[in-house]
Amino acid sequence: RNVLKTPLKQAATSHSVLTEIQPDCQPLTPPPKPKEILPADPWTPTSNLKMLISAASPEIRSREQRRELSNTTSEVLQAKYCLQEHLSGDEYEKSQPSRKEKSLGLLCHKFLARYPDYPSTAENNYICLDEVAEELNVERRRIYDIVNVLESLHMVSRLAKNRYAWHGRHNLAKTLQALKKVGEENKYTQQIQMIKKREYEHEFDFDGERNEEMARSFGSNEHSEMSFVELPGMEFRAASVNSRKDKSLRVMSQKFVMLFLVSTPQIVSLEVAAKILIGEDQLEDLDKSKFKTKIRRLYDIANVLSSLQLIKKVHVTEERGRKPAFKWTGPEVLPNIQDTKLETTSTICPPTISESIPSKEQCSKNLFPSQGKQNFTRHPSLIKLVKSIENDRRKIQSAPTSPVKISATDTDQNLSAFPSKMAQLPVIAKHQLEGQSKKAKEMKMELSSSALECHLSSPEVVPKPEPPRTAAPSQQPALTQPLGVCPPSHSPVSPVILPHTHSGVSYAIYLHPSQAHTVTTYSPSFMLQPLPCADVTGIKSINSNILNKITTEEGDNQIATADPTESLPANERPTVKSETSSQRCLKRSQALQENNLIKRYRSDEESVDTSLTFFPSGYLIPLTQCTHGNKAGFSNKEKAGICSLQHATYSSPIAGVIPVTASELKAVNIPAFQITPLNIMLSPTSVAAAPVLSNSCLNSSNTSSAQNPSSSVLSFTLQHVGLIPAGVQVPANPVLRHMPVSSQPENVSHSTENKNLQEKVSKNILQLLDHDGSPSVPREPQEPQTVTENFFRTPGGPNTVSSLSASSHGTDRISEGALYIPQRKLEVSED
DNA sequence: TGATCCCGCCAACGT
DNA sequence: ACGTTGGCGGGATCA
Repeated sequence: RNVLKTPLKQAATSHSVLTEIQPDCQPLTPPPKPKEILPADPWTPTSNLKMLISAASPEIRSREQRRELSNTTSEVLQAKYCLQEHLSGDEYEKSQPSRKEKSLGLLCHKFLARYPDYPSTAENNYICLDEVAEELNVERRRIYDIVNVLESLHMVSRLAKNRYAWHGRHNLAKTLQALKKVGEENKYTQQIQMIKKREYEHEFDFDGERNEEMARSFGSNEHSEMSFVELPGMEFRAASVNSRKDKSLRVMSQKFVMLFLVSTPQIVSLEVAAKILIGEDQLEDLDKSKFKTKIRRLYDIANVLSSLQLIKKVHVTEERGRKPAFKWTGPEVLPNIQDTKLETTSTICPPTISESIPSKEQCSKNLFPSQGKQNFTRHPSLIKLVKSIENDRRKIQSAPTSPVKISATDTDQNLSAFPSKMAQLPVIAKHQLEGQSKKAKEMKMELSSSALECHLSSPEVVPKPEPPRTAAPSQQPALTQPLGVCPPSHSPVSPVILPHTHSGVSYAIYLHPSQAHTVTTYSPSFMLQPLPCADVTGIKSINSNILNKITTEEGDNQIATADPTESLPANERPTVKSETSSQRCLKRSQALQENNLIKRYRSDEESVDTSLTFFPSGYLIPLTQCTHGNKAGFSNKEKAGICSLQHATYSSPIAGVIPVTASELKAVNIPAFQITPLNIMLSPTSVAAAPVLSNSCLNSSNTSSAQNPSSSVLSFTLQHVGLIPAGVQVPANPVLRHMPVSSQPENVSHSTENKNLQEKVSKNILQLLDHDGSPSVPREPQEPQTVTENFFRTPGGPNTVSSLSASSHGTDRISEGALYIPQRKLEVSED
């Protein structure tokens, strides 16, 4: 509305640049904030183009960003200006914000860049929509698009009016798991088959039979459209949102994701997706317009998912021609096992609410009407309850209306603000690492270095003993604070912190070496290969036809990077450690601080979600350790370091991370098709059966790669428990390691599973420990945890937990028992 | 052209 | 009544 986009953009650009880049400079955001039309990117026009072109290449972007960030604000600004002004004419044209520059995907990237993948604690990470919109120079409407899909993944949750909480990827695994399950329940696989079949046979003609088939396939859920899938912990939050008929985006996004998770070659064409999504709502009437609209939405969603690097655009070539499709590049999702979920669940849920929360299973079931049940998310009563809770929470928090953003005053805001700017560096680094991490070691190196720099630079920030965030609305410097460098000593404030605490970090390190191999091994390039996918599903031939060629648009440029040779696990490993030691301190200290902050928060606030720490892995860990969990600031460094060694280390630096890594790698690199079958076979059952489990080492045996995680996990756990000193790592059985069990890609899958198992086990252990309620443990006894545990029990196989708890008493034995038992649970619990 | 998908109207909701 | 959310689809861009 303001003006013509084109003409204005220049100004906008420059302006935006200012905004984004210079945190300090911005004394105040001018209240009137004229939103400039164009979203100016911090990047140079040139870079923009490049970026745009290689839509996905996060590296570049990150690099750019990094660079810019590193640069003095002034410099950057100047540069921008120069560019802008000089470019006045033709040159500028090119740089002009083309449509692409306004793309949702790009916007989403920017958005994501502001927040850490694994925020230390939810507290800091508040998102003020207005703020974000302003800073990114976009209309709020667009932010909604992003947030909505993020919400569908539980990466954010709505807190209040203009407010969202950023969870990052902590819940991602669980969410995906849940989604997968639901998808399976809905028989999405079959639906997909049907549609494909139909397509092949002919275009959409309405064969009565076809339709019937379709109907049948849909049959179970029929008109049912599942409502928003919630995670146990997340529910309430969602509740607030739930009010409105969450129709599309949110739900649609989930469904879309489900399709990926369910389908064997994890590739979904827009067409199919659209049809299925439509189909659910109303069988048939492929209204053209409707279809079109659906596809539009799917693009929106896909863009965001792409930014999250969960999917990637590809083309499926058939007889007819090539159709746009997307390939899942996100983490592998384990075969759904309820057990897992249960465990997971505990982790997720915010303590407060947890009690009211039905078991996670129930939730999922209720949520998903897959079986033709109703589809309401939760009982109204619950909702009310939730709402009330939320309200309280909100009260506590600020209830600012949208326009608020201006003042840095607000603690929350500060917090939120902080991440965006200060945190960016790390974030960026993270991104790079995560995405196709391998790209260049160089990059990693750079990142790491940059990260270091960041820390160094940041020192200004003094870790003052912060008053509870509420109390201290330090207005000005607020931005900086969050990063606050940690005093070398453990956090002064929180007594809670354990000395070992840092151990978490070390764990991560330990793990890497072994994993490095694994990581190294995989090469992303595979994607390129046109693989005829074998359909696991019933319908055979058809599929093969359908998915003849799969071409990656981008061609995974980065892939080349991944040379197995490059990564030298052995060499690097030591390096890492060494570096770690020095850095570690910092990190730790930081972490500690963060903890403190968090704790304070909690105390201040209601302690709501904060208290729980979530690890990607799903480990339930005492706050102390939680510290590590946040990759946010410093962790990145670690990552960077690690990454250099191994290609991708995504998740948290901690032990929990490790397993994830393996899986993720797998997911990314290996063509899904191949992997899938194996996984299935291996899945929980087999595991359970295996006696191996009792032994931590044994687990690894199955998978070559797997071992590491297991051992690491074990050590991690033990350490936490206090059974073993922090530095010590439980040795993985070397012999087993070497076991050449599977040399092929399958390994990966195995590893994944193992990983999962291990995770579970570890979780169990942790839980057990918790259960014994060893107050002795330094960790804080936080309510949340407690709640969690309870929660845990309830939902989960009732037996399982109890059994565990019973056994849990002798530390050592317990651990063993835990290992063992849990497995069983898995089996049993699984329906 | 078809594939993408930006833009923003305007209705559903919340307060 | 007004602000927040966000469905929806025209039509501009891109390839």
